[in-house]
Amino acid sequence: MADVARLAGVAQKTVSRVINHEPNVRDEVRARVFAAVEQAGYRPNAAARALVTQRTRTLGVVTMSTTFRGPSAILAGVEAAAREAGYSIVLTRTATGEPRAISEAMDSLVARGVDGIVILEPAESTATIGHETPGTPVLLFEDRPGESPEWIHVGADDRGACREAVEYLLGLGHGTVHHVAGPAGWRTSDARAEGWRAALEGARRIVPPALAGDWTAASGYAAGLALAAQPDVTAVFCANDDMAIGLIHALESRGLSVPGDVSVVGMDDTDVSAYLHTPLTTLAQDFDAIAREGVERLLDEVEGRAPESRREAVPVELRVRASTAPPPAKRREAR
Amino acid sequence: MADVARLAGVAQKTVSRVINHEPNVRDEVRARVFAAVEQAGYRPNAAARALVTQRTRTLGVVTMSTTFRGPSAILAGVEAAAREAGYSIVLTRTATGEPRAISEAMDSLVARGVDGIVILEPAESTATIGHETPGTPVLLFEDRPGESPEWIHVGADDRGACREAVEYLLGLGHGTVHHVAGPAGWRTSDARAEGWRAALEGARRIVPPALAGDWTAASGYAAGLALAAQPDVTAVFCANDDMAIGLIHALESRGLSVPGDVSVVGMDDTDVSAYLHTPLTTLAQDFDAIAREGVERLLDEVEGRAPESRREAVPVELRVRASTAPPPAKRREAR
DNA sequence: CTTGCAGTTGACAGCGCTGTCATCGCGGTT
DNA sequence: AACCGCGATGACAGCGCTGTCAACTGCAAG
Repeated sequence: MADVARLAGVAQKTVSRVINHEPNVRDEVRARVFAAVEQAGYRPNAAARALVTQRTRTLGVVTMSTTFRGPSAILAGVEAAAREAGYSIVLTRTATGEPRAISEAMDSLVARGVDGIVILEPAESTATIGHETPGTPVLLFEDRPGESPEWIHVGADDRGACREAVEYLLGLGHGTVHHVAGPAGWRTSDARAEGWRAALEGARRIVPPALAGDWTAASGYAAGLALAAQPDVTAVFCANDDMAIGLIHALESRGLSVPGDVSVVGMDDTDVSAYLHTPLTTLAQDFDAIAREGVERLLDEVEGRAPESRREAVPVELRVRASTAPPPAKRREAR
Repeated sequence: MADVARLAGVAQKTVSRVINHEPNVRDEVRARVFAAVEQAGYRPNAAARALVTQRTRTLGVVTMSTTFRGPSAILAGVEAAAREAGYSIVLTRTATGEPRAISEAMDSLVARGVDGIVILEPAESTATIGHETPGTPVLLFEDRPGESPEWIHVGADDRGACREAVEYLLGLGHGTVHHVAGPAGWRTSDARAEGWRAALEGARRIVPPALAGDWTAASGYAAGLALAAQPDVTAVFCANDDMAIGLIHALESRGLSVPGDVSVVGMDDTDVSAYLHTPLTTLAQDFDAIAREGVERLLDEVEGRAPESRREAVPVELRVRASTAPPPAKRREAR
């Protein structure tokens, strides 16, 4: 920067002013500085700027997986929203969802000097992390305000949406609905399971035990094998589409038809969900809107603006496709 | 840090030594410093360190999408490998793959002071970007050494693998194989299309025009509709699984069966590929190995080590499942 | 008892930038 | 004519850390 100043025949401070688009610089000087910047191939040093301003214009993201539909879609939205606001993203994955791992990740982000932290896929534990990040606001993508009032919570109404999906199945005439849940302990899994349970209890139906998956098609397949063996199962709600795909495959491999014998509803509307052999009925949420809303609120906090707590519910839409139908008069026996 | 020094009754420099695990500090002093660090709740300031060392221990990643199987799997591997080596990841997405957008992203990463740059999903244009990043090594995930000798290239042998897949289809007895490619101009699309073409030409078969998709199931569906109308089509190789899924759906919706009438091979082995109604024959590559290999080589460069140019080919495996079979005596007409 | 040397510690400068405050013109007021 | 106010500019300090080099220990060797 000193070089540029010399080249332009101005003080270093003036170069700084021009670079940062501060007012009160004559146009002629501004032009001269820009020319010098160009000539010297000057690029401002972010570290030095961060050192003095105590701001890095960087957001830290903590996630556990980048491959599943939900987190990867939200990540994309977060990145876009951040970039538009002039922020960069520092990405940290934690192999496990343990509070310790998350705490460590947050610590390393704070050390990195991020201005805010975003936690995708909150595990149950996030509420209990109770991790202090003095001066660094935290955004959690979950629909329940939870027990950490300091943190910002944004998310679709998983619980309500799932309840609706199950009620739709009940409305079709199914006696009850089984559930393949995500990993126990995760907020998302729990919220979805709660919605399912609420619908069942609201309609005074039997609440069968939920099967626990891990979001993968393989775990859905395993659950499907178990469910195929129970002759009374006619409707299953899966906590995501991948598991629903695995489940359907298991059902079909046991000679059952979907939706002939068993109706299946998934969640998240994967890119391929509409193009399966049996297009999947699923719950679609606008991940991009959720991400943007969250980042906006986080940046309000970061930049000391009044955080408009509009907290408009982000809508979830039930997309009815071919995997659901009224229950059969008599369900086939599994092979 | 000054506070910690005062608390421990040592010089600031000694605290610095302890923090950085430098030798030549008495154990007793070291313990005292650690205690003071704990007591003061001290966290080193990365910006200040970066300012003086000129190193940020940060890698910049440029990508276009985080949702498709390939890039998201590689991203995960890159993050893991980087974290294990003590590096953080700064993520930048570019909406388009234009050279300009990529150049800009790289510029912003350089300004951010990253020690190295990783480009996922290289577009054709990356070779032509010709972007100078003096002092910042660049890693490209592509199998062809390309025209930019300065940059590190790591990738599975897409071309060879695709050739094998097509030869497998030919070996089944198919007269020729059609191809649904990725977006034109991308390295990955091109390499895969080249492999397909090479196999066909090697066997002296007719090379039908390739259909261009955009990696999504929807584009595969569109291609499938077109292919269903051509009665001579009995085998299709898709540049990824999502498009293959869309394609199969289109074929089936036109009354054709897979693999009865048409055999389909995909690529990338998505989480759900083995669990589809017709489990998909596909090409699986070890993304994690590719990512680790790449990061290792990049860090060799970053840290000034001799970059062991072992360049072991990362293997690609053909997973034969139910979507491929010998061609029918007479292919059905599409509805 | 001196000398040398390795191991240990500290003083100080400076990385590249921005915030603060002083300074300098210039035109408009009294 | 003296004054004021404001826009434009610059001098300088200092953000929190590490690299350099000097200084100071104790102990073994001469």
